[in-house]
Amino acid sequence: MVTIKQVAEKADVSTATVSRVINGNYPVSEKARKKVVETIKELGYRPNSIARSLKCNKTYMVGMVVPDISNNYFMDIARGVESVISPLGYSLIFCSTDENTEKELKLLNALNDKRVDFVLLASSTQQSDKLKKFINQGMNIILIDTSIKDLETDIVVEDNFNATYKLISYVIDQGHRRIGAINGFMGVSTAKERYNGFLHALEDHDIPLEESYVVNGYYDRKKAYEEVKLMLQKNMSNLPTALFAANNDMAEGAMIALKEMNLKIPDDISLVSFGDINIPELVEPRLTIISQNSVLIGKKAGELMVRKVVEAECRENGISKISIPSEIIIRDSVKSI
Amino acid sequence: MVTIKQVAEKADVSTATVSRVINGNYPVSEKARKKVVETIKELGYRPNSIARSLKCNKTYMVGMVVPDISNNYFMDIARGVESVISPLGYSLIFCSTDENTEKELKLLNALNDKRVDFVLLASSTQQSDKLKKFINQGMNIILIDTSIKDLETDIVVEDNFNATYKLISYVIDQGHRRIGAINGFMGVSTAKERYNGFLHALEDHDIPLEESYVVNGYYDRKKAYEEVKLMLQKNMSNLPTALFAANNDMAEGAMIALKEMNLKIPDDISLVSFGDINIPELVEPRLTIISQNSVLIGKKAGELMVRKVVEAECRENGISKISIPSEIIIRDSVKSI
DNA sequence: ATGAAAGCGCTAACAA
DNA sequence: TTGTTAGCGCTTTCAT
Repeated sequence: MVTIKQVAEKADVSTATVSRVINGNYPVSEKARKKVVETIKELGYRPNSIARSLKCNKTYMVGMVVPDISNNYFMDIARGVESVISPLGYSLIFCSTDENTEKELKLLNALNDKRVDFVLLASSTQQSDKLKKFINQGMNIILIDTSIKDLETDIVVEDNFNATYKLISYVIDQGHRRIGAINGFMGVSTAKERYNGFLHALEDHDIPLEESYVVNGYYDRKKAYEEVKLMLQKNMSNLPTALFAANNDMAEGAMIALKEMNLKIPDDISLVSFGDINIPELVEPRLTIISQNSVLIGKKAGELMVRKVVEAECRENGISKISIPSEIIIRDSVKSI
Repeated sequence: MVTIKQVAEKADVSTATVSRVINGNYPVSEKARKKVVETIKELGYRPNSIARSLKCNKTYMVGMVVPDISNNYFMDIARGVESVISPLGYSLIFCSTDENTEKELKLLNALNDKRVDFVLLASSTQQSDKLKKFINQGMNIILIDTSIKDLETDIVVEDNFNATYKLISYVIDQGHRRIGAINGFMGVSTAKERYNGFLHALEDHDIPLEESYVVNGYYDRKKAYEEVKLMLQKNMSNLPTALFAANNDMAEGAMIALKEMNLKIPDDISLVSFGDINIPELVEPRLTIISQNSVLIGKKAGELMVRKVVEAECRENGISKISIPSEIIIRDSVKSI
């Protein structure tokens, strides 16, 4: 690999001058500039970003840590992030914790060692003390999707409570009174908030909660599939008329379970979901859902990052909390009774 | 951030000793070791991998460049890669070119600047000369999915030709004679090989090629959707009885088109695909496909990498070509006529 | 077994 | 406008 020194020698200038023409941050005579540019091209020189990072304390890398790399929701967020940071020269390191606290901590450590400029974290733990440690060490953590109790840091989230409240209210308005819920992993804020929205909607409409209709799918498709199947089998004599899935993956799991049990949506059971499934165009019936605008979440997180770097230069600072709106999309999976 | 120097001072040893206990590659007295370990814990010291990388010429980062980050096929490959390299301390930088040659080159440059140890490249160009330049600069490129003419480098691919040949032969065996193809971007090897398999299957069974049944979907779902729709409209009076989609995305596009035109699979038109669609469990009918084993491709690419680092230490070297087998999964989307 | 010191490739303060 | 040089945090050779 050719270094700045070799360029300097061949162009007959100092390394400082070469550095100056590369970065264009200090005046260089036109003559020297030309010569250097030529030599760089000739030698095929490319600056070593490792060396640069070491010197400047800036890596132009951002780590993104999510619980499930295969969920399109997080993929879309990643694309949103990429779309704003990539033009600015940042690269994204994309990591999955598989909902595993230990792995999450390990990844955070690795990213810390790599001195990434930012970490976008969709945490699946509530370990605020460990995360605080990272922040105190100077790590720039931006929370996405999930909030963490007692942790004061920048965050981009959705309004889980209100969106769910509205969705369940709609279901109730359609005449449903026996409504079940497929919860996400209740250790994280989104699952709790969504379930709270669910509960409050029932309560405000004077509908009793039937606990045997509530299962925990841990945000996992297979788990949701199994739990829903079990729950329905147990309640065969008095089935719920509607089900709420707390995310897209679990909605898919539920649909598979219903299909296997020959329960038709929405004729036998209605189903609504927080977040859309894959290829909604091809799956019958079209699901009534909360649309999450995941790309926007990513974009906002990206913009937050770039704002942070500007602010850092101005020695300002403050904590932002951005809430992304989500809307209900009414399709065909809820029966009016 | 605490540095090795601070640890050394506090532990009353030299930085060399601290480095030695961290890396465990040189003898250190038990007493010193203990003291250092303690101090590291006390100070919460973590080695700076940037500095380490600069010194050792090794970043423990691998770049993965694919044409479409949202296609599950590439995501699965990425997961395969991750599963083998992550335990070894490597991180994956995952980038999408959106099938854009210019962007591909830009990304390759960025990864080169970052001095990633390896690049896994699913190229959407055939620019062997440009890629050669990278390789000559010392970049470790491993091709995945797509081969590139005149480029001698390690590669992990599928047997596109034979798999397609078998799949189309099966369709023909079911009695079909008017068979259409939805091709991928013909600039890349996979698209060409798959189409060749398609053509040879027809030829060997004495079936004429009906050119008006062949469209180019450029491996893009929307494009495939549009082209299929157009093609069917044009051939309304003499529809093909079967269609072959060269990848999963385009199969989805075709299904949407067929659905909109009220053509039932397989009653009106049969459909087969190279690679499986999303949530096959929920889409009717279940598609007959070539199953790609994408996670395995990733794993093999990962293993190839680790073998390379071992070989590099032994100063051996050679080029590997790994071909991943794929199998036909017969489901319900081909009518027997 | 340990420490001093050079140096990885770069940037920037300082001097000229 | 330019060159010299220190130093970013680490590893490793060489000397002890």
